[in-house]
Amino acid sequence: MEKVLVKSIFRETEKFMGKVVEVSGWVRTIRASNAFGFIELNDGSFFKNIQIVFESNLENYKEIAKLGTGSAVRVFGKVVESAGDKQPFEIKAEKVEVVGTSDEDFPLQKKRHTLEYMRTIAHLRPRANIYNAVFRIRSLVAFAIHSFFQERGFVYVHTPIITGSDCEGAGEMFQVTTLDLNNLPKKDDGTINYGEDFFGKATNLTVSGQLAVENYCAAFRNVYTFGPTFRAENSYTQRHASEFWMIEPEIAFADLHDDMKLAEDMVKYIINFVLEKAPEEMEFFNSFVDKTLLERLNFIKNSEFGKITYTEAIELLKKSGKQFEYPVEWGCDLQTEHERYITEELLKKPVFVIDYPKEIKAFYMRMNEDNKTVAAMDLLVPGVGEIIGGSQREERYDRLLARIQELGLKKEDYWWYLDLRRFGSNPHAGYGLGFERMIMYITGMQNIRDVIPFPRTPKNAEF
RNA sequence: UCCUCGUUAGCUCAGUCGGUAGAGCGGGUGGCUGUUAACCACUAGGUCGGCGGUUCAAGUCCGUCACGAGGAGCCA
Repeated sequence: MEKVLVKSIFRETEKFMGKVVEVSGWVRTIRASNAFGFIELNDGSFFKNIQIVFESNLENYKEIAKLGTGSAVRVFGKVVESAGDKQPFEIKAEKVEVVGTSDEDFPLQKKRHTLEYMRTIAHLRPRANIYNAVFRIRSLVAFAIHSFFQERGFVYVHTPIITGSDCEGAGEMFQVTTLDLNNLPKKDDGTINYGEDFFGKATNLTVSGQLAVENYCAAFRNVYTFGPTFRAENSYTQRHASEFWMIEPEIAFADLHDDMKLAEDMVKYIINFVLEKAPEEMEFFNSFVDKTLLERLNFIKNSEFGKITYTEAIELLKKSGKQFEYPVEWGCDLQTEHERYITEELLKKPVFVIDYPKEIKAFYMRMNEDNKTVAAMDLLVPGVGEIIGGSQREERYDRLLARIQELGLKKEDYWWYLDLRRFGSNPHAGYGLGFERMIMYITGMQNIRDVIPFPRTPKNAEF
C-alpha cells in the first residue's frame, strides 16, 4: 500500500486512479447519513481537500460519522471518479483509522469567522483556508527571495540581531539586558551602570541590518540580509508590527538607478514565482479576498514601474486640485494620503519616488548635485503604501562626516561605518523590503497581523 | 501617543421609546441511500467586558477602566 500526499493525487491523478492508497490528515468537515458519509480531508500538502466516501459496512462507521472537525485520521481506500460534480475524484474508504479525535469545542467551524477572532486562536488558524494559503505563500516568497538573489550571485549575510550601536536611527528600540530590573547597578551620578550588563554596554534588538551589511558589500560586492527586525513603536495600524522581517540588499559600484532596477526585477520575480508555484492559493485570494488581485499582478508583471522625483510629486499633488488634510509644500514629508493618491489614483501602479529633500531622510543617503536633495527612493504600491525604502549611500568621507556632524550625531559611534569610506570607498546602494508588506501586496490581505504566524504588536505577545 | 467606533450564547449578530434575553451557525440526541457551509426534528447553552453612578426599573442613559478594530504619526 502506498502512502501518498494529497497534492500528488491532484497533480498526477491518472497515476493513482483505481489504485488503493493510504492518506492521512485532518478532517475539515463530515457529512453523514445512516448509510454513508463524506469526509473532507486536508493533509497539509495541498490547499484543496480530498473527499473520502465511507459506508456503513465499515466496522467503526458510527465512530467515524461522529468525528468532530479537526480530528486526525488515516484512510486506506481506492481512488475513484466522483459521482458528485464538485470534485473530479474521491477516495472510497476501505478502512478509516481514527488517529486523534478533536474535542467538541474545536473553535474552527464550517462557517466564516472574522479575522479578528482568528487572531485570538493563532495556534489553530493555520488550519483555516485563508491562513493556510497565506502561510504557504509566505514560505514561497521567502524562498523566491533567496532564489532571486542567489541566482544573481548575491551573498547572504547574517547581520546581528543584538546590536551594540544605539544609533541606527530607524525607530524606537527594544533594549536587551540581563540586569536585574528590580535592582539596577548605578554609577556615582545615579545613572545605570551598563558596564555590569551582559555585553558591558547597553544593547538593543536590531532595527535594520543595513549599516552592518554595507561592510560585507565592500567585500562580496553584492549582498543581502534577510532576517527579523524589531521596532518598539506604539504603532496601531494594519501595516506595522513590532517584530517583522526585512530583506536588505546592498550593491557595490552602483547608483540609485541600478538600485531601482534591482528592486523592480525582484518584485516581478517574486510575483512570477508565486503565480507559478501556488495557483490554487492565488485563485482563492482572487475569489475571496480581492477580486482584482490576479488582474493587477499580471498587469504589473508586464509593465514598467512609475518613476517620479519628489519635486515632481509635489507639483502633481498641488495640481491635482484634491483637498488633502495635510497641505503639500516642497520640503514636507509625503503623508500617507499623498502616497496613496500618487500610487492608487494618479499612476495606478507601483511607483518609485526619488530624490527627497535631505532634511527628511537619513544621514547616510548620498547628497545630490543640487545640495538640497539626496539619492533616496521609496517604492509605493496600491493598497499597501510604502513597501521598499532605499538609497544610494554617501560614499564620500568628507560629505558623510559633515552630515553626521550637521545632525549632531557622534562621530565615534560611526567609526567603523566611516572606515568604509577610507578603505576602497565606492558608490553603492541598497534598499529595505518589508517582507510582510510584500506578502500583503501579493495576497491582498489587508492586515499585517494576518500574514505573520504569531504577530507581535503593542500589548500583544500571546502565543 | 492622539482621534473615532466597538465589546450581548462557543462563533456571527439582532435587541425599538429604559420595563428583566433572541436568531442563524456550532454542540448534544434522533432521523435521512451521493453530500458539497448537506438536510429535517428535538435539545442544552447568558455575571449582556469590569467597576461605579442616575432611576421604581439599565443590555439600553452617564462616568471610568480594560480589551479589540479603524484612522493619524513613525516607518518596512
